[in-house]
Amino acid sequence: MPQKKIRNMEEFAAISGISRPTLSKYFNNPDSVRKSTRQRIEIALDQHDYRPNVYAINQNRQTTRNIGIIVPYLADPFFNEIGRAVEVACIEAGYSPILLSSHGKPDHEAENLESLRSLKPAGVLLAPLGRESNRKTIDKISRDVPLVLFDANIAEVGEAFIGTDNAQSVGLIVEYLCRSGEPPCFFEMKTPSNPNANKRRQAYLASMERHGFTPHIFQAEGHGWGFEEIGQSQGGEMLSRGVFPTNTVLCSNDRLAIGMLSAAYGLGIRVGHGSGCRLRIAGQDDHPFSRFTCPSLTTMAQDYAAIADRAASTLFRIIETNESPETRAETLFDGRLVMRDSA
Amino acid sequence: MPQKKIRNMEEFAAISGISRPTLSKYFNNPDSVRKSTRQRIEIALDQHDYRPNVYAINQNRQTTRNIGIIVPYLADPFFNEIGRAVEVACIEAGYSPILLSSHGKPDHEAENLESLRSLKPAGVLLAPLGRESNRKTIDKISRDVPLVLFDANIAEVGEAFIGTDNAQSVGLIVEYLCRSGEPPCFFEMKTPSNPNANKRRQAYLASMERHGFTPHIFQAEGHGWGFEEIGQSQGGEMLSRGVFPTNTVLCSNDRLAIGMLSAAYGLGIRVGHGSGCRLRIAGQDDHPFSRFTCPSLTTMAQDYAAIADRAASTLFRIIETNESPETRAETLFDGRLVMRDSA
DNA sequence: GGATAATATTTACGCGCGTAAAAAATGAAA
DNA sequence: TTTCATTTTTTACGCGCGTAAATATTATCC
Repeated sequence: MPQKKIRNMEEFAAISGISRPTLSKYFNNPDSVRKSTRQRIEIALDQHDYRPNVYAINQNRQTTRNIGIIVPYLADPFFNEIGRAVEVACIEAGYSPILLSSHGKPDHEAENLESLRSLKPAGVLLAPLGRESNRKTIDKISRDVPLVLFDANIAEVGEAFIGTDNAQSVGLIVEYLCRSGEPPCFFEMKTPSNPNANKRRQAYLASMERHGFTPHIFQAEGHGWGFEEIGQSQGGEMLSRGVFPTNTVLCSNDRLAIGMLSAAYGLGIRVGHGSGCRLRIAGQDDHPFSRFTCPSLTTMAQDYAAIADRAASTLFRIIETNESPETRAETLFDGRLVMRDSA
Repeated sequence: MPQKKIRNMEEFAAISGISRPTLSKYFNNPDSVRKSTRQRIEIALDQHDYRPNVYAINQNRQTTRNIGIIVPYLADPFFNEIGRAVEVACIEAGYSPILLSSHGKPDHEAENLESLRSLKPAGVLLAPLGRESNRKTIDKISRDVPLVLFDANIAEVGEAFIGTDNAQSVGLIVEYLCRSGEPPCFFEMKTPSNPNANKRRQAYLASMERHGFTPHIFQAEGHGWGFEEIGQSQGGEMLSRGVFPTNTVLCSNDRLAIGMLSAAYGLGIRVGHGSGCRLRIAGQDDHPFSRFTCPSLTTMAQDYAAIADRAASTLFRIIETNESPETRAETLFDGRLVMRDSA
């Protein structure tokens, strides 16, 4: 148990009998001191529970070991999971992640980037809001520190991009839906802020053409991040008006699908791939709640573990070699078909 | 546009023609300098976009303006919302919130508290994991800085507690269920980590006794934070075995209810309060997804805006007056009945 | 045991800013 | 204009640690 409060490294040096510069080396990298010294330090350490002052440490270092992570909307379980995965990757590599949410608003994204700048991070991992992102602010931080984008791409911004191959992902589920029943209609937001939405629409069109079917796109009004609400109200209205020419609807993302499933239930429309079902609904992303919808949702799972790991390791390489790749690499991972009950 | 990079306050003083101590005062509190000076500074400020070095600032201040916020599980939309509300309250009061998640693990909670300690926060707002929380670590930070608990109470820990009145909340929904149909059974985890769960069970028992009904408690095995999964598997098994003596089940929280609704759907059991429905299911917390379950979930809404505001303002008062209240106050807000389709 | 390499200690400076004290400048009121 | 209070400037020190250079101490190997 601690006898008395240790105020700084000087005092800890006196008590432990190790010189301050050696202690400083140890705290920077425990392996940089001899094993016997390390053990002496660690014994003293858990006798007196001293911790170096973070602020004093970072004041002198030109570059900290902080990594800024920004996701568009942390309340969305999908971004929560991917943000968390990135966080873990940073910790495992010995960095200090700082996970921030833009709460769906460009202003917040800009604010987050600004406050990150003053924390002098070694690098930033950004899942941008997309279309509405403030390019200037992003460029500004990009000049200061290495920046890697994930989830949503913005042309020529940052040193690299890591995400899901929307063409493959949408292509695969369209193929599955066509083979297992009627070809799908496509349900999406009219003005999506996320650039993935546009890629998905294009992938749907291309895929339907490839299979020789006529595409049908239906767009919901509204903006913001209340996708379930929008899927429920507008998707429900479309269902009750009977606008879909086939019995299958592919939603641009799971949250829209969750809303539409809820609406279908309310209308007494039986959803599923079995006989006696009038409607099939599928999604994209494998949202954590898609397992528990009624019926459970057939969807494409993003490999967010791979995305998170690759994004983090790409950033670490840039930081540690201190050189950006000559060409901006765009890495796309395949989605995986998750067949559940809804389609 | 910035002509040249300003490295420190000294250089900014030279360029702006204001002395460094005056600038220092300004950055601490813009109102502490004369209006004309303030304007001169602000003009220079947006010409040169200089920002003081956070690390150098906090090194000298004995107490920062950081507020640590720790919630048990940020991926749970309920905690995400309440955490966010607390965050906003801090920003509005001029503090810098740092929102951390314990990811459901006591180790993480302890780690978060430790790393907060080294950030020398002005105060900490903690929604503890509960039973499994590491008392020692919590006590340790409590000696350093003011600590206010919210959501889940731990006896005699921290300067105050703010949460929901489980007795009122459960009492009200039990009364509603009794008046509108058969009296409810109670479905919960066998070994809940959250102390609210115990309060809710007791409230259920007391309430059933008050109405002269026999209570029936059913407990699910399992631990961790996968409540939907547990509700689906074990709740589903109970449904198929027909163990519930009445047609109404009150779940200890919405996430269990969401799982059970999913199981009921799978079993072809029609849930709802209307005729033709064999089962009623109700929850607690008004989880953001409860609006979109099939059928939508009848539940008790916590007033998390009030909880967040009160928790934050309580902490601010302690920080600003620099004195803890003589008695540890426990503030409980009422829950609100949300009647939807499931019960 | 001696030579050599690896590691630790001593000494000293600087980072960017908070802050105190004394002197100077400014503003408002008489 | 004088007077006095308020604000700003000047000067100077210290915070806790990174880090460099010179020196002293170890460990390793023949």
